Amino acid sequence: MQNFTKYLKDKANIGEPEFQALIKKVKVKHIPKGNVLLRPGEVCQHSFFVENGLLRAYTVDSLGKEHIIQFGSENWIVVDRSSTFFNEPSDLFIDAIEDTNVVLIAPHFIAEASEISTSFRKYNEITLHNHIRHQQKRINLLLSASAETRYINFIKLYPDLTLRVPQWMIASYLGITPESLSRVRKELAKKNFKQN
Amino acid sequence: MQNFTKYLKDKANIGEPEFQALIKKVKVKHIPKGNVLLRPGEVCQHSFFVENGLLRAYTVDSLGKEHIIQFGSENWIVVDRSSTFFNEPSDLFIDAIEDTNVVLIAPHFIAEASEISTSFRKYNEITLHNHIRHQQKRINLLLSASAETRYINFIKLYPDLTLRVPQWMIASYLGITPESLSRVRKELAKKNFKQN
DNA sequence: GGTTGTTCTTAACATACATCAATGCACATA
DNA sequence: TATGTGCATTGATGTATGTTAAGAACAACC
Repeated sequence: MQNFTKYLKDKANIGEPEFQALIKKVKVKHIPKGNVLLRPGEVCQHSFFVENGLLRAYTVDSLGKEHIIQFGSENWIVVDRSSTFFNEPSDLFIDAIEDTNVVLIAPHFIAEASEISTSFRKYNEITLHNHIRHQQKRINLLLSASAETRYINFIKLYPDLTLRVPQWMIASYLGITPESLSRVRKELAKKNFKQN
Repeated sequence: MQNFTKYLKDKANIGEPEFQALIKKVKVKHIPKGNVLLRPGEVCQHSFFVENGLLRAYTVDSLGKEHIIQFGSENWIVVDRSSTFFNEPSDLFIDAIEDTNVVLIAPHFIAEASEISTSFRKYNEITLHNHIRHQQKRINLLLSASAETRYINFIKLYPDLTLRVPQWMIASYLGITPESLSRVRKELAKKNFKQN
């Protein structure tokens, strides 16, 4: 749990004894590729800090189609915040796209860390606002931009994911079919668009 | 400012002297229909509590088309949270759809109220999480649902707004053209869909 | 009280994206 | 080596939604 350790030291900015007390309370769990961490109907009991590997959160609609809400790679936290916070059943699946090690963070961990460390509490607030900002941008793109524009934006935002995530999942994140994404890419290649 | 008074008393749950101290710090402002409260490039300096009337927050894309991010009627707060929190220029316009009275809430007001009142601080956290939950549902709808489904959902969620907001703005909120919304409504009428 | 602007509707036509089906490819595994 | 399975691509076709343009109903304003 190197990454989580670094994360906690950076964000909480506390002394060694407090750190040791906190770190004791989290568990690491290995999630083999394809395994599911959360299903619709369940209450999301933990935040999943991705130590290494790759998670996704998604819904499945009445026709059985998947719609990806979020990816999470190293150092990201994946969680259904509203389910956790309001203690209500989630709409989401969360599963592993790659073999993944996650650090399980329980809500009381966050509460305690916020007690101990002003800096951690502030960081938490920042995270919430980042989340809101990010979602708002995504809504705006979905309202206003073509599939091509949304894809280009995705590449810029997540160059690493573009390589690691299967194309059909990127399509799902963008709200289009895999076939459409394939065509978008073909067009971009024609126009001599470069990924970097 | 009846509505705001009630709001603050409900949420903060504090004694009369504290209440008086707080309430002194906000100002009411009348915004005639069509007037603009925030423009892209400006930092959003206040949260706007809608005492009465109706606000909207929206972006304008490179083709000059508007995309509505949020409506806010009585007792709602309209604000570009990320602009306010991160002190960065907003992407949004906020203006008045009807003659509106807003209560201007400065960030330090929220900070002070949170100091004084645990209950207010908790309420603020709830609000943030509500915001995230709402945005996530909207993203999911935009990814997965047809224009018709999104419109039906809008009616259920905001029956009051459906009557007060011009149709072309609802279309903009849904991410379709006014013409398309008109057709969707015609179809629904054919199918004998009732608004209630 | 006419004039002007705004909203909504309708129709004809255009287009982005979806669907369906087939193929090829890479990679795993028997 | 054979054989399967998942993923990406491509083509033919379908459909939801966009575009353009016009007119009607209505409100707003001199």
